[in-house]
Amino acid sequence: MNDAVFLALADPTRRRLLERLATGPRSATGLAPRFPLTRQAVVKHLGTLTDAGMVAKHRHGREVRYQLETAPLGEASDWLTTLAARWEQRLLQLKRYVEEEE
Amino acid sequence: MNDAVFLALADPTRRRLLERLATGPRSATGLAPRFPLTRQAVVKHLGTLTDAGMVAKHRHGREVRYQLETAPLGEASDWLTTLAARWEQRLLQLKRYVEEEE
DNA sequence: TTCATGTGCAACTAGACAGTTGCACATGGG
DNA sequence: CCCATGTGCAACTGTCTAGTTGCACATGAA
Repeated sequence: MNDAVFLALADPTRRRLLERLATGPRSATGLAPRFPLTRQAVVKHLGTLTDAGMVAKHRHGREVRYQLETAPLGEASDWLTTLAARWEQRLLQLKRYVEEEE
Repeated sequence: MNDAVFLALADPTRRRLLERLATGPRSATGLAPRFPLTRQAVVKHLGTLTDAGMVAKHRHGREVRYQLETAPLGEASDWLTTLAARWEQRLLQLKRYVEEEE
């Protein structure tokens, strides 16, 4: 699994940014007032999200709009469910084994 | 969403620990040799995983076995898919709107 | 062209975190 | 009982990262 994705998701501010972007593309300057941060800090967070492939930059006149990219989210989600599934299946086999013994 | 879960998932070593634990419960001492780390470092990682509720400790004689707990994994996965779904739906509505214009 | 608005880059600081070492405590088998 | 094995706690270090400030550059409208 891609390190950058989970690393980017670790920060609560970045997760809030993703939630905000899920409602539509925004510029860093447009995003910043909603957060107790400087624009620069927001830009940095958007940078790491971009590097992780979860956000795409699109120049629009003199402003840059950041747009959500869902592919990495899906991959991360898959990794989690697969992991859980492996363990659940093992539990199931164990249960079957125990029942067989009786 | 619970901060601790995504924070715990951010570290690649911890993700590898989870993968290992998905194949069955292990003790810290049993886990350590598979990693380029001291037992103490592994214990620390297991500690943060435990705090995040992704792992449960069970004393077994004189050793402590760590067991995978899937609930937080499911919640994290849900958060991701919901986020992606919101954005996808917005795209869909936008597409419909454009098609209506024609 | 001129100015307001938006963006980009760089240096600096404080705090968090991974990993280590060292040692003390607990427990089960011979 | 005695010792090997496993665990728990604490202090210390280096590194990474979030956030800030300050300033320079770009661009669109009047």
